[in-house]
Amino acid sequence: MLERTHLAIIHEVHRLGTLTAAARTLNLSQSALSHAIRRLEQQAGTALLYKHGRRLRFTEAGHYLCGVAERLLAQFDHAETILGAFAAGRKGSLRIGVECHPCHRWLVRVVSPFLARWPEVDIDIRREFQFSGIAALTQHDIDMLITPDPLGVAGLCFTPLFGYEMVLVISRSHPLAIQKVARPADLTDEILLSYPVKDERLDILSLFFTPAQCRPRGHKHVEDTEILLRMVAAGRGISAIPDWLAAEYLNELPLSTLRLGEDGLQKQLYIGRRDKDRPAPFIDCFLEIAKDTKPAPLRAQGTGAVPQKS
Amino acid sequence: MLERTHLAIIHEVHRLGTLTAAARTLNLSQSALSHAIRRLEQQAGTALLYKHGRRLRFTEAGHYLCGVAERLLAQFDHAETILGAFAAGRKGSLRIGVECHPCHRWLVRVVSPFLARWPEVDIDIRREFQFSGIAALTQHDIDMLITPDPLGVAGLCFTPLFGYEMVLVISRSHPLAIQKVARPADLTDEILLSYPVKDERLDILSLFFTPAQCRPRGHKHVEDTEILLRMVAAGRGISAIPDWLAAEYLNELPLSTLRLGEDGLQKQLYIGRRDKDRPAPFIDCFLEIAKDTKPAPLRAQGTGAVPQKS
DNA sequence: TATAATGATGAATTCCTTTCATAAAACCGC
DNA sequence: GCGGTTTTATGAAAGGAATTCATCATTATA
Repeated sequence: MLERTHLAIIHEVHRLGTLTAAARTLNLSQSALSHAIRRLEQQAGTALLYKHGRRLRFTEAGHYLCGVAERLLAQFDHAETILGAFAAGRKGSLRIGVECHPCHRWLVRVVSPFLARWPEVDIDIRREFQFSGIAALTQHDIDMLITPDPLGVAGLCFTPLFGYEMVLVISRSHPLAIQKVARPADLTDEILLSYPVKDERLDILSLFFTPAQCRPRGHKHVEDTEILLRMVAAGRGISAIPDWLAAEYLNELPLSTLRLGEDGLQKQLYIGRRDKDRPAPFIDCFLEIAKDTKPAPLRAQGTGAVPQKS
Repeated sequence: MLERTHLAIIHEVHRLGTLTAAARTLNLSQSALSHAIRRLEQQAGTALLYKHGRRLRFTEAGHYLCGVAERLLAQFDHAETILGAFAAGRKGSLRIGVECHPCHRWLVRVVSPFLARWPEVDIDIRREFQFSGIAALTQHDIDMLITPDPLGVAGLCFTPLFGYEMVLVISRSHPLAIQKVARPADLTDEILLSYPVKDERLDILSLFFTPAQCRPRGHKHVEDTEILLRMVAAGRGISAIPDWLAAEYLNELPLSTLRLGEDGLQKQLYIGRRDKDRPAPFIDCFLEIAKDTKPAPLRAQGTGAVPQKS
């Protein structure tokens, strides 16, 4: 069976020309190489080297093997380097699940500095899950989950990132824009625009409309935040988004924000992980950056929403 | 030190899922594998497997090594095959990649005389590549590449074989069959039939439709040339194939060919090799035969396509 | 809860590699 | 041509690493 050591021997003999010299660099005796080559030749059934004077020359098969050696040894070396990077915690991959559509914008602000600091770590961001983000996490489909809805599942731990408030966004020319607070009954004639997510995962439905036993007149799914808000600005519907996300668009688009109910719809973003994951420096670093990256809260502007402390 | 046996163990454990099963196929005891992996992990300084229930799962590093194993083991196997060929007095082997689906028919005309002349050379033809044919060539997965799209990559050289023209084939009863030239706009209501290849590698899309900023109405993949052309003849769609390939079918099937655009879609077939491959007489011979084997060009027949000089 | 399946572990053993000692061959200078 | 030097080849002995055996611990299954 052809082994790495055989390749190393062949390669060194080729490089240095003599068994003796190759033996020195390989920290073996000349005899060891001679035996090894002999064994290999017997197994392969073909000569690899032959004596020419008192030096060695490669046969056709030997030359071929020499080329193989050069390529494969390089690959072995490379693999060991990478393995070393894994051992040192420099290399790895981080599959991040995001269960909060609008958080994507915040996430890129976390990921950018992280990528700069850990060039050997692959980042993979997933937004769709077969079942739930939690399930994906427990099943090792992802390594981290960004979610506003932590669940007390054994084996998982959630770290709070920052609090925020879901606010209603409406066109600035909407009659309701003069109010500070919206009540469910005010909105039964509106079209709700939301990200394409199951109804039960939309807080404005489950925590605002449903408790008041009413619904908006219609409900449409929009993929993209920019498009969604432009539709709102154009009076084509209303939507509920985090305050800090609204803040980014208030200057650009004719939008107004209203508090959802008297107390507002308070949320908290968490980052979830598996308890017993092997600790890796780059994971701690990611958490670190994530905790330090707070979105700018919404300045009081036509809405009574109070900026949440993080 | 990472050895071939380690790779084999990792690979089998990955394939079969358990140490016990892997031990069986490797003719070793379960204990041997357990010890071997343990040693490797200690040397590498990082875990490769961890227990999940009573089975094993791969760590990040383990997964990486798994990929390495797959690639390297294949290369070891191949090297041993070649070595065996040397031992058996055979001259070698030739792994030919074909990046041009319709060329297969031409290739058999090259291979047949070659096999007759070099009974001791093994030929292996590959049509699918993990990345690209060029990558397969540089990585020594194949020894020659037949492609219409040579790339100026260092270490590779391409020899032109013959020029040809991609022509549109349509059913003879198709309204367009009276024309000599097809323009993109004529075909926006058609279903394009093509080999199962990525869109960007289909010349009729990248060089004909896309520049004109239009597309056929539909696009379906068909594996087999014969079936593809029968579907075209039955009016189920249109396709683009080399003129010489069309020529072979014009008598058998009710097909018409049209030039693609005013100038036609001119192509050239190349054979690519690594610069510094050891010269072998059978390789030169293969090139020789390939250069001498020109497909019969399309006779002017309802199309303005001018036979290309080779 | 008993049973089967699987992985981990330490000690003993086996087998393969390596070394040692030496021979044989080839080159070098004289 | 002949010692001196360099290099490879070889058989026997030594050494060491990989493997096995026996056994335990854990987990899934009926």
